[in-house]
Amino acid sequence: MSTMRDVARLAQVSTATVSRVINSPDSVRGKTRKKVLRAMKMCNYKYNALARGFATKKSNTIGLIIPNINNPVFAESTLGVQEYADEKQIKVILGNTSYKVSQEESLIKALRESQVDGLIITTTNPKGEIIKTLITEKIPFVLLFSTVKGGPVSVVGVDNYRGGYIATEHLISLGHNRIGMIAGSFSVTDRSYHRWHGYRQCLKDHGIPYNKNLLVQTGYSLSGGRDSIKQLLNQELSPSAVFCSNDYIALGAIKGAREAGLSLPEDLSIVGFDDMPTASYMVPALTTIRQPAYDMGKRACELLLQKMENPGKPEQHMMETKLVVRESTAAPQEVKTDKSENYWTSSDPRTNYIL
Amino acid sequence: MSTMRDVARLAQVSTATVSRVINSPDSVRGKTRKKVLRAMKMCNYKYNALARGFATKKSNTIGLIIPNINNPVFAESTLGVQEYADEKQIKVILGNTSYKVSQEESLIKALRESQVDGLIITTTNPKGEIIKTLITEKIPFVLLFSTVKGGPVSVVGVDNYRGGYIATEHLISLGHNRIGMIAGSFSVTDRSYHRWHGYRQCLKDHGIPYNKNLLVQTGYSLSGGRDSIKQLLNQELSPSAVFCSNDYIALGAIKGAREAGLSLPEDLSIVGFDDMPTASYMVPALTTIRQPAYDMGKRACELLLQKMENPGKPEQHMMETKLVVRESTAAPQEVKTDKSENYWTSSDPRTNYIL
DNA sequence: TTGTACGCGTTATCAA
DNA sequence: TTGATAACGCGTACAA
Repeated sequence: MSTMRDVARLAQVSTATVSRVINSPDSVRGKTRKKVLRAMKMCNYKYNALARGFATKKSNTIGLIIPNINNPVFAESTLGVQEYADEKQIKVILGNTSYKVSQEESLIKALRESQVDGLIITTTNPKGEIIKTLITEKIPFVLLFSTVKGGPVSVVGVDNYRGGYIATEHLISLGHNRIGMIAGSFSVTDRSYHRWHGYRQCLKDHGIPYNKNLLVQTGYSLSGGRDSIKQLLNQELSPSAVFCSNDYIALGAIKGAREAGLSLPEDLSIVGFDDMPTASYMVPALTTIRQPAYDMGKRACELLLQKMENPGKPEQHMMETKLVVRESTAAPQEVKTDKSENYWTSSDPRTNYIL
Repeated sequence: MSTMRDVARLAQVSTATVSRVINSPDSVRGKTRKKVLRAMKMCNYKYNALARGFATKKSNTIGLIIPNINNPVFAESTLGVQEYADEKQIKVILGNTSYKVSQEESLIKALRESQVDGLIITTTNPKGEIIKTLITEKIPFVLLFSTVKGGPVSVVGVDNYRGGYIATEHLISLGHNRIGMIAGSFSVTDRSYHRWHGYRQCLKDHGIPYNKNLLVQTGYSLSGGRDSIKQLLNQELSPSAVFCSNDYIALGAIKGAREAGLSLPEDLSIVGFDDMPTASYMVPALTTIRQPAYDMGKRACELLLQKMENPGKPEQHMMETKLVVRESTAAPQEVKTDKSENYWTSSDPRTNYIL
């Protein structure tokens, strides 16, 4: 592999000149530039970005940490990061934590050793030591899908509380009053915790008593949603509507409900969160709270790059969420056909459904 | 940021010794090791993997190139690569080509400049110049989801031809004889081309004449599938079953068929290819040809790492595909109710369906 | 077991 | 506009 020195020798110039034709071609006379260019061809010269990084102390690489690439929202945000980084000639190293804090820690460590210029983290643990360390050591980073609103960190996120609120409100406006929630485990990330808070407050604001049996926490997976809905349906008084803390879980929940013999949305309304790319392709098409994952990824990357060259104050970018009503939600059957009997205490066989 | 020199000075040893406690702790006496370790803590020493890479000419980084991270198969294979790499302390830089050859080229160039130790490429263009260059320049790489079986390249793939064949055979065994195909554009990747070949041969082997109007090529996207199915259904003689060249397209096709008023699988059977993680969660659950994407990614990474330290001969790993029958395929209605009239020339209004 | 000294490929500083 | 040369942080002979 030939180096600048080889090129320099061949072109009878100094390595400095070779470096110049690469980095600031205009600063070198046309004639010498051509000579150098020709020499580069001749010895099949390949630029070594690693050596450059070593010399400049900039790797032109950022680290991107996500919990689970299989969840389409994260795939989407990753694409947003990627494409922006690409535009700016920045490479991105991807790390998948599987929602494990220890994995997140060791990834960050490895990434830092690799001298990434910055980090975009969809963290599982915003209050953890690692994040604090990043701050005190002045590593440029931004938290993506973050729940923190203030403080000394740069952030791209949405108002999860509000999202949970409007999801629930939608269900209530449809006439539901027995509304369950399937939430990704609160101990794993607090995104779902905030959404749950919105859900709970909304119930309260509408005079619907909160029933803790209607909440089930689960893993951030398809099967998590599927198992959880069955658990919910298995109760004596099962919900007529369920808010799932993300679309991925909702997809599982819909499957589970179907397996339980329900037809959606007649028997059960489901609302998700995220609006992942396939949400409108689901059956029924998923009513959900949209967060612009691609743009959020893009924005996070933009913010990071800007921070990298000019630290400045932390910025919080809160993006808009909005309710997207599709086919997975409808008025509860009982509201329409309601006579004197209360659905929830009725002898409707479905309420006693056994798997 | 403190360096080895700082640590060495503090511990009153040489930098070589510091290097040793990091890379081969056993080769240094326990006492000095402790001294060094303590010094490292004291000055908050951070190892610089980039400098190491520069010195050793190994970056411990590989490049992973995929066409579209939003397609769940590629997310899944990416996870396989990731987790294996992680285990071996290798970082992976991700690149997304959006099925554009030019993008693939420039990514490979950038990755090489970054001195990645190897490349895993789900290529859009296996016969392109780039691949040849990689070979002649002895860059370790492996083609993932490859269609090439022999030759001088290492490969992890499946028999796409056979996959297409058994998908079609399944449909035929169900009683279908008017079988369409929605294929990702042949000019974009030849994976779908090979699958189409299997489809075509299977028809032939079963005495079903090939009808070119029953093939539509489209983009590798949800909307591609959705639009294409409508195009197919719009024809005078529309198919009773459709083989989609991947699940992602199939998801779109199912949506489109539904919008066209069909109910699946009664009115239309769909079979996909991939068995992406959500395939069994679709409605109807997708009948498909399974390829073990996670294992393929893992295998590709394993193969690459092995190649990196011992070039040797190229290896081709062909993984097993298998038909997974779920709910999206069924016998055609007409076969059961068939009287004297031929369905395909019948006046069934559906055949004249207009969007 | 430990230290010395050089090299890796590039950038950056200073001088010409 | 160009050249000479000293970094950059680490590995690694080779010597001690």
